[in-house]
Amino acid sequence: MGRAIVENDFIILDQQAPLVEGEFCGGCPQRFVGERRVEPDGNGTSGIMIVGDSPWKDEVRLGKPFAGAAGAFLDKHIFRRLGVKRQDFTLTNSLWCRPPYLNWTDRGGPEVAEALMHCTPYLDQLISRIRPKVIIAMGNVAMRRLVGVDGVMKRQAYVHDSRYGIPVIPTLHPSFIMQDNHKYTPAMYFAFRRAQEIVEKGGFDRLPVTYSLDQTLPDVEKYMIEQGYSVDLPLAVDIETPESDKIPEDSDELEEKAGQTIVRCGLSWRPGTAVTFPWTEPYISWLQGLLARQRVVVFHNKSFDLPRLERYGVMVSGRVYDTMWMWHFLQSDLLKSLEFVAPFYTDLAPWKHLNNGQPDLYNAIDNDATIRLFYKLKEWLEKQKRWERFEAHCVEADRILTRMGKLGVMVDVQARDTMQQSLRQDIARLDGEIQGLVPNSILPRKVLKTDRTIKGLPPEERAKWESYTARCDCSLQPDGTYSTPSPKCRRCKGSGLTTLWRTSMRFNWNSTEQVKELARAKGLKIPLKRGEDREALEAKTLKQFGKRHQVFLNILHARQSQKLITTYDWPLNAEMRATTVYGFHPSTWRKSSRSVNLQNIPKRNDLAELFRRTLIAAPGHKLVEADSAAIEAVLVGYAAGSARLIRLAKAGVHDWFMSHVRASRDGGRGIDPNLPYPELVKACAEAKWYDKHLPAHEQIREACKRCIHGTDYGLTPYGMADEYPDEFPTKKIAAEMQEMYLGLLPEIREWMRTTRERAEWQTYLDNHYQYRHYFFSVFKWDSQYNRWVLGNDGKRCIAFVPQSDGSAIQTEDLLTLDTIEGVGDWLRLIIHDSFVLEVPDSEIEYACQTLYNVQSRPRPELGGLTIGSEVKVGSNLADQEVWHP
DNA sequence: GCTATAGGCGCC
DNA sequence: AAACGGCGCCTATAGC
Repeated sequence: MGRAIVENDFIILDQQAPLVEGEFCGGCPQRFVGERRVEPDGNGTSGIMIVGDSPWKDEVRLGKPFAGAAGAFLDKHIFRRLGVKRQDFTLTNSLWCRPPYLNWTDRGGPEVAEALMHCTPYLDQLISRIRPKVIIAMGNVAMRRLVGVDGVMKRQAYVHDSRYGIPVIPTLHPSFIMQDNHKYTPAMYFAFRRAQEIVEKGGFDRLPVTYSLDQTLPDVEKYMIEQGYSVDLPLAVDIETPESDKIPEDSDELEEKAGQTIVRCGLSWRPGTAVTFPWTEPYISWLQGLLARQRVVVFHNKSFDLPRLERYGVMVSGRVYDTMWMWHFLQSDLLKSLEFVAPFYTDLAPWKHLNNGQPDLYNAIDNDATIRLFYKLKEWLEKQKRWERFEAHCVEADRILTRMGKLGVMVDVQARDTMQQSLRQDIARLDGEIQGLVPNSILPRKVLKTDRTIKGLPPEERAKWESYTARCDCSLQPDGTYSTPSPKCRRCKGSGLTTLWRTSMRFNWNSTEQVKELARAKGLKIPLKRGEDREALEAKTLKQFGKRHQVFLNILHARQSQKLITTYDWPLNAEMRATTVYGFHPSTWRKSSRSVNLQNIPKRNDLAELFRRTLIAAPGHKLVEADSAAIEAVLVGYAAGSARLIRLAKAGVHDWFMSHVRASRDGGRGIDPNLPYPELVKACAEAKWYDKHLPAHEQIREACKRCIHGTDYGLTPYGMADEYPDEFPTKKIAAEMQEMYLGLLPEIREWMRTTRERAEWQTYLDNHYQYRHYFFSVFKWDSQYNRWVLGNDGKRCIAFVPQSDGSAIQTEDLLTLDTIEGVGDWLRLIIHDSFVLEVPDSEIEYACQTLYNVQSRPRPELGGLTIGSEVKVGSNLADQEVWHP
């Protein structure tokens, strides 16, 4: 039996593996616990050596590196796809042991590499004996051992020089990828392709570079002429801000939180070139002139750089490309930072660590990398015949979206103040009631270790504190027990007892922990979060608990009110408008809205109407909202190749389904799906009307709707009952309804099956507008039950096509609307399946008709499919009246 | 005091 | 066995 050396996930030796206790691993200077010697495998004829972590259970048992699951993964996703055999490589472990003084959180560095070297001299011996042409380091441990640096995610796929004179390419460890990180599979595949290429070419050379670092302006201009700069060439631009290095790894996150100050800027127009200069005169004025003339400008993440440049009066008038979106169009679910993307398309060595030491060089390489990405990504998109689509759906659409986002939506500030006032009063009242209903015993307590603070307080404040006697910390042992108190202790003077002060704080109903405590105190059982092993006290449970204890309803209402005040208290510009930045962040190429998010404006909640009334049109204007009717339901029908389902989705599939559910319960017959369309629409409308006028407890439309929406995206009966207990009191009831739905429309189940199979064997799916999404874990092998089960992508791949087609349709409409006289200027919001426009009163009819025409036109990409349009008009977002064509 | 994460919840 | 896809933003909390 092995034993844990250090108590964390890195060091614990596997308990089932046979270990040789107490032996030393080669020249290891430290005592360690055991080794599991596993001899290298493979004949190495490919010239590539694969170095892994230390041996794990299966590897020790079988005496082979990369045995077991990790090996199977390599076989399936790498060796088979490359058309090579495992035996062609040299496979080995980087360690035979886990050195006891090494911790998972240790940073790499020469000393760590040195220590590891001592532990595993056999690896050096093996490398000298085999002389591989390239080494692939799998995972952080192997990378640290071979190149002495840490952080494999930031260095994967880069070619590293090593002390062996052999290029080392780090990649992620298969066991990491297999732990719900399947999206990184292509990154590993790339590392192998890159290794093969180096072997084929007989070595690895980097493109020579010449950069102009902080030269005088005349020298910069001279350099640019020498290096072939032209106003007609795409020009990469990248700025640095003082906080640049604090932006998280996936750099598109939190971009708005970084400072607005620019400290440096750089340019590049050809691979291997770059100028970089400090953000001072004369460079700023010079850059203003340059970017005003440049025909094409390239950024990596323009929503970071462009607003900051504009703040300094540097305007870009040319066409703007964003390499981040180009990459995202190719690989929609991988990280978007320049650092992550660069190795796939350039020969650059890692450079991000230069940020502090050599900021000039750092910025120069940023620019060089960006221009290289531009050309390579363009080449790939053209090769896939997707460049035109990218130009339209990203570059063109982005122009419109940027304009829309900057205009935003007008807020009635006075109405908002009034609403917030009233909400605050509600919260105060609810809070008072809640505090009165919470037992003292569960109030959070604050403890003071000395009475100094208390003595200084005014009497009425002091009254809130109570003193109590506790054991003095001077005798507290690390294990939580108390030993003999020290006579020298200044606080207890050897008595072991001391006086502390405590006070009860107010109950914080925003704290999930405190509300859970309250529920427990009331003897309530908190349900587990679906699919997880933890208690969760969400709104639906608060509602449930509220039936017996008013306090939980009060908490729910107080939270809802507070959410409306905080989340939706948007900062406004001088025109009293809330603005946003649209992006393409979702992997489905839906559009996102950030800072502020204008795509989650309350709609169904009790307070929604109140809030929506504060979103108004400017004087003399109206807000026109146009929704694509049931768009995803229609698109599911189209994807499933079911004319019947398309017809039903348009006519009202919820009502049609409801009629069948009702028929099965009460006898009679459901609506015939083959009725002529007008009759079908009429029958559905009647069914809906009928349901609506039944007593509330007999209404079933909501349940039918939930069932359809959920089932279309893989919701199980368990999930239905869990999520909507009011509609589905038991799992059985949910299962019956789902069965009936799938029984009436078997093509849905068939579509899901074929979609999953195609996603699995292609490893990707395309929508009908050339959007692509990769999937590497549609199915996974359940070794415990010996069968295939749905993997991480099993449901995601079902959602992709309808969701992304929906977004593509919206983008098509956006592009069309923008070309129509006047209409483009009125665009304000996009919310996945709808537009909001701010239209002058005199143009309302024209705008409504235009929106209707555009949204309901046939879609050639979908075989002429049409989707319904519902247009509404009002002076605010709450009071909207339906417009009839 | 700051940052990262977890839990929760608004939308389609 | 696991249990609904895609987002962005807020508060509380914990760790530094």
